[in-house]
Amino acid sequence: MTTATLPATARAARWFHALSDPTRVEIVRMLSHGERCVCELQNVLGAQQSRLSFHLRVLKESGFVTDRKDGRWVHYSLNRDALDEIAAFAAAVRPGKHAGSCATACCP
Amino acid sequence: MTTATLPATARAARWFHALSDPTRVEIVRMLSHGERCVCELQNVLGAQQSRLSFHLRVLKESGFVTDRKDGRWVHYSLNRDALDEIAAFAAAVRPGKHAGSCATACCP
DNA sequence: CCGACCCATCAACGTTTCTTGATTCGAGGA
DNA sequence: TCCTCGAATCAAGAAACGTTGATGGGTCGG
Repeated sequence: MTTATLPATARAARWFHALSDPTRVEIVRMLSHGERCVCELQNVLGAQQSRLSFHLRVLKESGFVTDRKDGRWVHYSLNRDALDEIAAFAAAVRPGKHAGSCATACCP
Repeated sequence: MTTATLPATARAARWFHALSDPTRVEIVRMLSHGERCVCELQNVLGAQQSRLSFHLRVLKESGFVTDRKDGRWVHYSLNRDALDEIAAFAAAVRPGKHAGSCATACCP
């Protein structure tokens, strides 16, 4: 929600920050296989419950994952739109297309 | 160099960490237009010289930029391989392809 | 040689982030 | 109802991060 009104560069920084931690990268990797509940992540990653909860919140607030309540379990899954936006950023800043334009040379 | 021997997930986390700061995202944006020296970045971004030096070092150590000395100037440019690797990561973890496999269900 | 210039590095400081353990909350089962 | 279980939240501490100002090291022009 808050991300909607942020300038593009701050939004991008937020996305990348969400993936800047090894634990969160692992979570994303696991979720790429499908939905997982916290206890599954806990078993596989060997991490404390409250630690995972912290990282899942970061991922959720940045829009990378969504949660679904089912009884006393909460299942997390990846939001592919966020991944697409990251790929789009990488493609947009990839040099080649508009190289040479926007020159602001101060040094010869 | 150090990144070469790191496990894949730690490497990915490093890449994303490098882009987790708005200033660094701006730098990458500028460099996507071509080579820039520090003084140009300084003028456009309105940042202190030592601040830029710090961020450029982070980008350089993570493999996103390379530097080229030319007299007393140092020109920075983007390394497109790093951007490609990021895009590859986003594509690899994108759910759909291998969804359903690797199930480790602990909850019904 | 001397000064000006571009850039990297350093120490110091405040801020943010991450981890840990304890507590709390809600949903079920006995 | 009471107890258990999955998960979120909180407080406290350690560690990493980013900014600032000062210093140092090359490189060029005079």
